[in-house]
This record gives sequence, C-alpha cells and structure tokens, in this order.
Amino acid sequence: MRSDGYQTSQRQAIIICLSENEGSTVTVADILSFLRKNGNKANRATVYRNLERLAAEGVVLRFPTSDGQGSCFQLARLDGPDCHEHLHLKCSLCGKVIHLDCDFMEKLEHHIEENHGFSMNFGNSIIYGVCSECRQRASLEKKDK
Amino acid sequence: MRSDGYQTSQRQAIIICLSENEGSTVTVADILSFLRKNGNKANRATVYRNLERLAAEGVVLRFPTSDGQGSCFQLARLDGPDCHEHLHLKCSLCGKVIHLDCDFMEKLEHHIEENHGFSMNFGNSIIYGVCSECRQRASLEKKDK
DNA sequence: CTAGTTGCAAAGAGTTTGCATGGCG
DNA sequence: CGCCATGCAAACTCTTTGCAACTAG
Repeated sequence: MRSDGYQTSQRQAIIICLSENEGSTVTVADILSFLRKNGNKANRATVYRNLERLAAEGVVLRFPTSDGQGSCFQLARLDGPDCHEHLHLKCSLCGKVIHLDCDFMEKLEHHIEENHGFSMNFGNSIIYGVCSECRQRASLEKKDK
Repeated sequence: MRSDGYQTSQRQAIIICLSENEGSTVTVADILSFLRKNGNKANRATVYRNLERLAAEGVVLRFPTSDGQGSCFQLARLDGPDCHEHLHLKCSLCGKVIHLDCDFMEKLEHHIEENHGFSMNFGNSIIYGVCSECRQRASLEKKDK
C-alpha cells in the first residue's frame, strides 16, 4: 500500500465530507462550509493541498464544474468498478453522478481506441446533462405555469 | 435568421482567430495574443463579452480547460454534423479536437438515455485523453532516455 | 526529534461589472 | 442619431505559494 501521509484532523474531516456526499461531487466551498458546521475550521489552503494529494493518490476524482470555472471532487469508489476506468455523467440540475460502468463502456472505449485513435482519461473527464428525474420534474414545472 | 448584433472589427477579429484554429480550441489568452499580433488590440472584457454572445448563439462551443480552471472555445461546425449533437474528445498533449460524429455516437446516446436515464449536453462536455500520434511520440521519447 | 502539515497572508490566474465613450446601422 | 459595443479599471472568484508555527509518528 502507498503511504497516505500523516493522519491529521483536517484531512480526516475532508474525507468524511467526501464520504457523506458519495453520490455527487462537492466543491472546495462545500467542504469549507461542511467543516465549519462540524467544528473543524480547516484553512482554505489546507483543503486545496489535501484534495490535490488525494487526487494524485487516486483516492478522489477531480472534475471541472459545469460552468468550467472551478473544480469539484468526489471520492473514487473503493469497491466495485474502478472509477478511473469508466466515464461519469453528472446532472447539472441535481448534482447526482452516474457511473457508466456497464458492458457498453468497454465497447465505447474499444470503439474510440480503434476508430478514433484516442485513449480517454476517465479520471478528469465528465459529461454534463440532465437525469431522468430532473427532466420529468422540469417538464412538470413547465406545465404548472 | 437570428440577429447577430453589430459587426465590429473586434468581433470579426475574434471570429477569424477561431476560424484559423478550427481543429482545436483556443483560450481567451490565445485570442488576445492573436489579436495583438494582428494589430487589433481588443480589450479583454470585449473578448469575454463576444465569446459569451457567440456561445449563446450556438456559434462557438465552450469547454472547460483540462485543468478545470478556465474555458476554451471552438467554432461549431457550420456544415456537416451539428457539434451540439455529438461528443468531443480533446488531446491533452497537442490540443487537437476529435468530433465523435459516427454511427456509434447514436448508439451511445441511445444507450445512455435508455439504460441510465440521462440526456447528455454535448455543447459543454468534453473528454480529455491522448490521441494516437501523441501516444506514439510519447513512447518514442521514453525510449530515447 | 524532525519531517510532513497547517495557518496566514499575499499573490496570481481567470472572469465579470459599472460607467463613460465610441461607432455601427 | 439612438442604441449597442468597447475600453478601462475595479472587483470578484478560485487557486497557489512562501514562510513561520505546529504536530503526528
């Protein structure tokens, strides 16, 4: 196993925040407000440094936010399919992340390698869109008007 | 047809810059240095405002940069497959953009709709990775060491 | 003990905004 | 000549960095 460095309270709190948001991504601002709520007032720089380290270790995934002006983070799965080997879809409305870890994924990867000569980097690529729940909700709200 | 607003020299110069880089994406910094080289010293804010307008009109695509800390832009194709209806792959090394506008794309979109209940937003999603040329070059350079 | 980690403050990149001026149509 | 676009400067957001103080192992 790799050495994960010192075990500080700040680092633990950041990982707890990520764990409690497994299904979606969090921003640095999200983490900071979570920490403040829970009594651990880690410094902004500390959060950035830990996230950078965790991302380098492959423990967390780092994606661009949908507006392209910042990053959001998510704990990589520990069990089951490796998050570095499939694409992720994120709903722009509710924030939910869908792991594209089905058989089709292999076909996609293979197709893109063979026909387009391109090897994808899954760890930092994310596709934005809208999930079915939000689409339904959006169309209902439209009707309400 | 939609009204594209006034035809200013700044706007034209920005579009020329985008045209000359059809195969890849450019950042605001790229555009500014292009403009300076070509004698048109448009203001930073003007470039941002024009790009925002062009993106809203669907004339340009806006993607996050690979480090997730800024945006890069590309002219949407005028002929052939609509760029808002397929995915884009971008090589992190050479910057080349590959349009995923083959039959497989429809299968992908259909699969994701049916099996994952998700409708993708192609206009602002991009997958980073490495193209075959750069991969070969990288492995050659490794050998040289 | 001592090397890795944190906090603080300042700096740096990228982007937006308000307002007066300028120029397209 | 009216309205939209531009330039300028300031403000804002997100992120990084240098350095002294702290602390896990």
